Parts: sequence; C-alpha cells; structure tokens
Amino acid sequence: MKIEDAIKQPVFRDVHQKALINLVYTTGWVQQRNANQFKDFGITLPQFNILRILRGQHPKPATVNLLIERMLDKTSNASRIVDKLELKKLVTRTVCPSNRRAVDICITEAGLDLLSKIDKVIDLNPVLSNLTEAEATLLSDLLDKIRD
Amino acid sequence: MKIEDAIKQPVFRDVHQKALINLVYTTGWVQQRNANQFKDFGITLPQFNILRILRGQHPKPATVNLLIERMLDKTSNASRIVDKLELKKLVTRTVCPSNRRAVDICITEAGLDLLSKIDKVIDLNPVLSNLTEAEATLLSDLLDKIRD
DNA sequence: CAACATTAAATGTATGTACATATATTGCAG
DNA sequence: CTGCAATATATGTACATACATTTAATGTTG
Repeated sequence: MKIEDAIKQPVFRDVHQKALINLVYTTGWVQQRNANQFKDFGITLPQFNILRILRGQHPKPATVNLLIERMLDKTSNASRIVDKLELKKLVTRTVCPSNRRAVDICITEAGLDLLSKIDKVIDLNPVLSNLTEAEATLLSDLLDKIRD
Repeated sequence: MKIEDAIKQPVFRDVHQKALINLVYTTGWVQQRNANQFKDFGITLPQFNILRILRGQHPKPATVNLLIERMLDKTSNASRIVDKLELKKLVTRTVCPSNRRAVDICITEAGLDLLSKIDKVIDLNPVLSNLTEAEATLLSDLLDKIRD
C-alpha cells in the first residue's frame, strides 16, 4: 500500500519529506508485526533483543556495558530490561568476580528454550520477504547513505 | 557509515536480516536527530507531531479520534499527549457542543508561534539531505513494497 | 421510551526511553 | 597510602507506548 493511502495524506511537501514519513511509518509497522509474535511468549521486543545478544555470547557472560554497545538503541536502559528478564528466570545476574563493579549476565536454559521456540515462529514469517535480495541490499545501502 | 560498523556486527544472517536491522537503526538515528531539535523548545517529538496536525486543521478544531487517525503510530495515546500540550498552553480543549462525547482541540497562538520557530530551525537541517530526489523516491517505493 | 450496543475520551497498569544523578568499586597521581 | 577521577551499574523522574478497562454520551431496537 502506498504511504499516501496508509496515512491518508494525499500530498507531501517534497519527496524527502515523503520518504522520511514513510521510513518512520514502515519501521513502526514492521516492529509492531514482530512484537506481536513475541507477545504470545510473554516477552517484549527489547527483551527479545537482549536475549539474542546473550545467546550470541553463551556460554560466556555479558555485562550491561556489552549489552548497551550491541543494542540498536544505545541510550535505552539495559539494566531495567535485564530486571524483567531476571524476574522471568530467563537470565541470571551475578557480580563479576574479577571486577566487582561489573555484573555478569547469562542466559539460562529456559531463556535458550524460549528463543528457539520463537525462532521457529519467526522462520515461518520471514522478515521483509516482499523484497528480493537485490532490493534488500539496495534498501540497506540507501539507509547507510542517510547516515553518512 | 555502513551498518556493520555502526553496530559493530561484522556479519548478518542474510541481506533481509541486515536490511531490517539497518531499517530499525537508521530510523532511530533520524528520529533522535529530530528530537534533539525540539528539545530546546520544550516539546517532544510526539507533541510536535500533534501540534502539526492541529496546525493543519487550524482554525478548525480536531478531535482525539482525528489525531489518532493522522498519527503515524495509531495505537499511541493522543489523549495524554494533548494533556501535556494543554499544560503548556499550546492547545485548548473544550467539549464539542454538537457531540458532548467528543472534545474539540485547537492550537493556540502560542502553539502556532512555537511551530513557526521550530520550522525555521528544521529548514536549516533538511531531512534526508544526503539522498538525491531519485534516491528518496526509490527509498519510499521500497518501503511501500515492504508493507504490501 | 427503556434496554442495550456503540462511540469518544479518559484512566489504569506494565513496559520502555531519555536523561540526570547516585552508589560502589577500581585505578592512579602525588 | 590517601584523595580523587574514572568506571560499571543502578535509581529517579518525566514522557511515551501498548493494551485493557472505565465513564459518559449517543444511537438503535424492540
């Protein structure tokens, strides 16, 4: 669906403004679709993203700093998202022995199990599947250029 | 900067995954840049977006329903954002005489003044200025295709 | 017209974001 | 070794999101 119809705005100031609004709208659309897949599993999108980072480290622990570094949104509050995951027994948190300021965060077996279940669901609805490989590459290159 | 370097992840599962992550990351990047421009004026990005919708209606009033319809993120809570704008005297809220369930929301002179000041700042840093017109159009078309 | 559904907005609760500040530990200069 | 800066994380506050529920007004149907 064209963005004009999606947000019921027939005309834009210029193509740049239109692309910007489409960028924000489409990203929200994609994220909401993804979040709906997690909801049934009792975790949110940010919680899922952190679990994935922890799985990537497994069996090594991660610190909060490492999580922040790897998260897409650097300024968000990893500490409190880990709180929620800890409550659900999906991660463990122990003071790092070699640096008592830091905290070692590890994904639990329950966390790994949950991720593998979610993986299966996500594989059924692959991301951006309407785009060809060439289009996906082109999109990524255009996005890189925005941030140049 | 390439997304690989931006988030320090050298390799992705496939080009679709890479494009998705770039989409989320770049949109966050753009939005944060914009939000920083509003901060100095004491309003947030959602508040700015609602003010713009109200200016588009001016001098006609808008209802909460109309705001939700026009907002990029449909499920957000327009009512409480209007609360904040009302506190700052940027909008007024009066019960609609012809339908006492609805509320007429209008932008004030102070609101219009604020928007015109912000417009000037934004015009100095145009959006997506790194893209040519052709690239902006191409980007918008690719985004439309994602949502098909 | 009375009962009930629908509509418009507000409110409640949990979560997350953004930014500042606090707390504890470590490293280092003198 | 002491004092102080730097580091790692946690906490506080304001705002926003997501979703369910509530309240009030209006429509509708028997």
